[in-house]
Amino acid sequence: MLEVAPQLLGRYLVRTSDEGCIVLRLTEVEAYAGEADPGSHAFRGLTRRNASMFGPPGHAYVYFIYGMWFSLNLVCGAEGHASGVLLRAGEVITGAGLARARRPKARKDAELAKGPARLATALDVDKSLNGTDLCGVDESAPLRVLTGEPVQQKQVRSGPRTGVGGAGSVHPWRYWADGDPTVSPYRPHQPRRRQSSLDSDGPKV
DNA sequence: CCTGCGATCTTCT
DNA sequence: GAAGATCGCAGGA
Repeated sequence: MLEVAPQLLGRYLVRTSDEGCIVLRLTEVEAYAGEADPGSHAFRGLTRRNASMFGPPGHAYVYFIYGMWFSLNLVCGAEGHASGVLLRAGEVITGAGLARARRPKARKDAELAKGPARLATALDVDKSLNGTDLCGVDESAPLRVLTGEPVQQKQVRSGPRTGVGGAGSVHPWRYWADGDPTVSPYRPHQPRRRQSSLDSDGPKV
């Protein structure tokens, strides 16, 4: 949540699988503050998809979005409170070769995990990791959050959350490391255009 | 460099 | 039926 989110910048996210190991230094995160936050998946209460957000802190909330992509959150609220931090971007410290094999279209190493879905793709994060403990005692867990070299407070910038509109956009709950090339570009909220002309006057023949 | 748009799961109306 | 915590491609400058 809000106290925790900026402190995650600079921490290491370690993904271990039989393919190898990737260490990611977090450079961009977004806080989601539970049932009272209109931008949060938990705003309308518990569903099957967001259930792990209501679980114990330190665990993963992985969700599927836009029919194609996964995104990874760290649950931060006490059990039942549904707060979380979306891990949006990071710098690949080790394992760039493996990350590139999973993201062959990245033009530069800085793009390997530049954005939530890219981060999940580079680290091979999918729903099988939903609800798993990222901070527990099991050091062999496939996904872990570890203490790294923290980003200095004065290097932390904040602003509105990406793609969050309406009442949820008033809070500057996106945090990033100033000047870091792995931070994703900011995109304001834009409702998708209606596809009206296709079926407005009957089925096509 | 930039802009527009298609991909199609999950949830809510 | 519609929108969403997005990305990559096509096309133009």
